Amino acid sequence: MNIEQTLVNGVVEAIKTLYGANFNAEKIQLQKTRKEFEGDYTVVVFPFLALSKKRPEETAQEIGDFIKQQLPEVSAFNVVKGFLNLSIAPAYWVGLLESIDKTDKWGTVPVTEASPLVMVEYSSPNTNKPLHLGHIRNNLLGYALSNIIAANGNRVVKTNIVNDRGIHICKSMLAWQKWGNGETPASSGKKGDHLIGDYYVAFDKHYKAELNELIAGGMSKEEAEAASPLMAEAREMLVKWEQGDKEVRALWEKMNNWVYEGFDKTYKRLGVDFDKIYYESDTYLVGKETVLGALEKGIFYRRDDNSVWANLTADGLDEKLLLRSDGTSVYMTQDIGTAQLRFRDYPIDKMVYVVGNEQNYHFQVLSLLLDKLGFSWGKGLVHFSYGMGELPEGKMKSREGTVVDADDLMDEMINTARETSEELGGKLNDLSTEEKAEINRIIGLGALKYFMLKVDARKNMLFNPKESIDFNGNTGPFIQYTYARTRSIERKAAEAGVDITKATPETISEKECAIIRMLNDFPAVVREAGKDYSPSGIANYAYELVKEYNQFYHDFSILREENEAAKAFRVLLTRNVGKVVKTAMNLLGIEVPERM
RNA sequence: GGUUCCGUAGCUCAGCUGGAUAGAGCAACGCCCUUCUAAGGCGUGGGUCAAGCGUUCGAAUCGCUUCGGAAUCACCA
Repeated sequence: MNIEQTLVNGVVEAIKTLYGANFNAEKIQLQKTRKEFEGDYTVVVFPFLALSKKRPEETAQEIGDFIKQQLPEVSAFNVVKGFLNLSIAPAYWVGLLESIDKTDKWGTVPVTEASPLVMVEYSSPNTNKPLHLGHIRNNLLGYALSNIIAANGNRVVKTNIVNDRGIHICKSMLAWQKWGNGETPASSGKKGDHLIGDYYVAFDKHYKAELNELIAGGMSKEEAEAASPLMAEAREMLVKWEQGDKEVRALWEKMNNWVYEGFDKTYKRLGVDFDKIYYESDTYLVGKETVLGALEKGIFYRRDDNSVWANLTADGLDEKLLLRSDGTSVYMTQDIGTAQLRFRDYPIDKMVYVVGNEQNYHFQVLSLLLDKLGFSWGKGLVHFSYGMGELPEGKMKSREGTVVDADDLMDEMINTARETSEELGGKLNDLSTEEKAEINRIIGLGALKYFMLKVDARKNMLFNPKESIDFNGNTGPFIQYTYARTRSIERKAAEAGVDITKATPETISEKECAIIRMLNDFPAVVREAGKDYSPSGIANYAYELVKEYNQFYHDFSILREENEAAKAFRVLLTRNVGKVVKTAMNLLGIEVPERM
């Protein structure tokens, strides 16, 4: 049984025996003892005063006496005002370390065939431009969240919905036809997604020029937009696409495939993957069918102009358009279609959408609509809503060229990692070039990932490129560094023949107790992160643990310790810190190097 | 205007099912590498937890009000 549970039960028992009352175990406040006081866990006795009818100090003393007598795990206690501080026996801590050491996946709940099926949607790119900073945050959050949900005993299906149709891709296609001279990724060596993105920009440039010309000729902005021949061509192309025009479809497929090849490289490098990918070109018609079906059943209604609407006023929301008067689908319709297809493919118990907080309203509506359409998971869908990333200069705007490109950013991070490790005096000098490159990759990407995941996802975050590359303080590399050191100590301890089964110290220092308590917390941290959908909880936990360990590490030279039992204990502790750090980082999708 | 989210140190952020003197990192200054990895450690300075009121033994944390900031409220996606 968990030590905290044991203590709580002990307190309940004490109250029953001493005061003859049943106290609800869930109401007992057990917390970690603050550093200034002696002890490991603290019971707040104020809530018991009504039962004991005694002063706080006296009550705490009585309960402390009882618990110390009853529980072998408790070795001592002290009372400060209304706080009862309990110290845990060294033997218990050693036992805990041994059991963590033996447990295969400490902190995680095993998954079986009967576990709930959770689908997590993330990434959701458009096929007209490369991935940027916003996508990085989305992908990292989605991937980490999937790991965390799985660690809490759920079967997880990671999914991606690719927005592969619409006017945006037609713009790129048109620009390529007009000005591309047959350029391909193979001919120019450009990554496919960047190539398409460049033509999207080219379209916009020509379009703007065209507008300016028309406006100079005396038109208003609106008139010019309506009259633009370039935009008219793009729209015409979209109509042809919808009609299944062979030429347009062939071009569309060719260019989209270039983009997918580019995306695949970026995803692979980021370390994220998907179990199932959906394309809007496959789902938008299904959405239309579903809506029309529901219309017949009277769930939705049709207006005089032939458009189809859902009335959500009973739920405190507005009326929502689902099909335009010309019969075409809108965004919401596509999401309904995608949901329909997914449910056909998988018996989903829960659906998690990782989408920016700008779409909070959309998902509120989607939840209600799916519920009305009879999806059992509709009402309980989770919109994992994350804040936007902002740059020090302000918001990212693709038109103003202030977008941070995902591929460039990863390059920059890895380069900086290499430069930093070289500056630090060539610690990796005895390794091969490939091994060094691999370590720098792990560190550079670790810095990026940790920077994006340590912040509460809900909040808008400020992305300062300079700061993200800083490898000091609360950063991924600091955690990776400490992990690498724990591994180094383990290697050297093995060489020196330290036998960790001999870890039976008489006493354990305050700092070591604090570290073990933190290890003891890990399963609860994972559980909380799963409940709150919060990767940042795990990130901050990993940092706290590593910081605590680092402080301890500077006070002791483990391998010089002469007492065999104490040395074995410290190696065992180190080993398990490493183990938990690695698990935590892997849940976040961050790799840890064996040395750095 | 309606709805939702956010406001903690100069900056970036933890802490929020109410508990002891509100914590880190960055930036500034001062120490510590003959020591299992200095991408590290120790120390100093820095706060009306946006403001006010309420709930109670006790509030950064819960409730109400106000002020600031963001998002959204399209036959865009």
